[in-house]
Amino acid sequence: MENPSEETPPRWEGLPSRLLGRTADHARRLVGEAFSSVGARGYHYRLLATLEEFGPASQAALGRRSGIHLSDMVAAINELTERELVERAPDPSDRRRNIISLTASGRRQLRRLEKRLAECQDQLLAPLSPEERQRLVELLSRLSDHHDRRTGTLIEP
Amino acid sequence: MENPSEETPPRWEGLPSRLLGRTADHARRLVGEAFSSVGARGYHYRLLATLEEFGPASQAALGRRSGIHLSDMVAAINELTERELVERAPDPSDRRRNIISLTASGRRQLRRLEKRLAECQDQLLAPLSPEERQRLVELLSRLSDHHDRRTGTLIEP
DNA sequence: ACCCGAATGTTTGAGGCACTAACGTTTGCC
DNA sequence: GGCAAACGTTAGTGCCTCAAACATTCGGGT
Repeated sequence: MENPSEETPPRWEGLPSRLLGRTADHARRLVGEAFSSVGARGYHYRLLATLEEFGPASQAALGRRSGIHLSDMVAAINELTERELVERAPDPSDRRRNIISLTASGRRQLRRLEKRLAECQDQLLAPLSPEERQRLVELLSRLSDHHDRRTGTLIEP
Repeated sequence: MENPSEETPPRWEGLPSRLLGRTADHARRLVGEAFSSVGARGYHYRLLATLEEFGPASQAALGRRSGIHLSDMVAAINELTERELVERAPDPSDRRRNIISLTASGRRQLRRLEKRLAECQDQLLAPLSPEERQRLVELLSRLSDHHDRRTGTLIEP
């Protein structure tokens, strides 16, 4: 959205959904650029971080934990194995499964991404005071949680 | 992101950029469903609303005002003309231009979309009190503006 | 011991939004 | 008159999310 700004912005720019979208796009761009400067993208960070936090896991489990669709796991894991940030090994006790685990350079890459990501948070929230940042996070958490509950976990018989 | 929720969420879910992304995705989904139930999508609403607010305009001007990339105008306008919500007429005084204008049913569709959109804002902000909603909007506006200024309007010689 | 349902990994495809690059036409200004 | 700029158009990329179909494998119940 590289709007060369001409005249006054339309009314609908003030709608919460729109503000949320615009701000999220800014954040996505910041993070996207930071990640792509080291050959990564959002999914890569999520997977590496989830692997480090929970340890090796099957692709399906990893996908559930990191909120990535099963269909997108294959490509993402392929990209990570190409870069040797992750290893894909068959599970001897269950031949359906691949066990994904972090490599040493995967862990190093994760450190890099975390660093870049932290810098992004600061750029993103630059205009806000510490208290304001905290309040924003709190409000967003409430919204996010609320809508998670009414979509995510609905596994009825 | 239809995460069937398994175990505890990863740490990175609490990062501002991520919360923003998740919440924006929820909002996008809400609005997307509301719009698609009447055969529209985000670009359509933006264009119709901008047309009503500023009047007929060329595709380029319309694109700048609505924040839609020139390259995406063609398809979007095509979709709107197919549905007869908009008219594309050559500008007699400048043969490069098409003048886009709202039709009567375009205006009716806009009313529908606005109604649905308002309902979405309410669902989106459901867990927040009126004061909290206002504070959220204020914080997001500050962030959005700040990042607009440092990307959007940089047209140097 | 067997069968059937469930889980797993995979491929293919889709959609929305944003953006880049290239091209031919037309304008407007110098 | 010539040249830069604007306009519309096409084609293609990227990211993130999701749906549908498939073959393999596991596991629980009978």
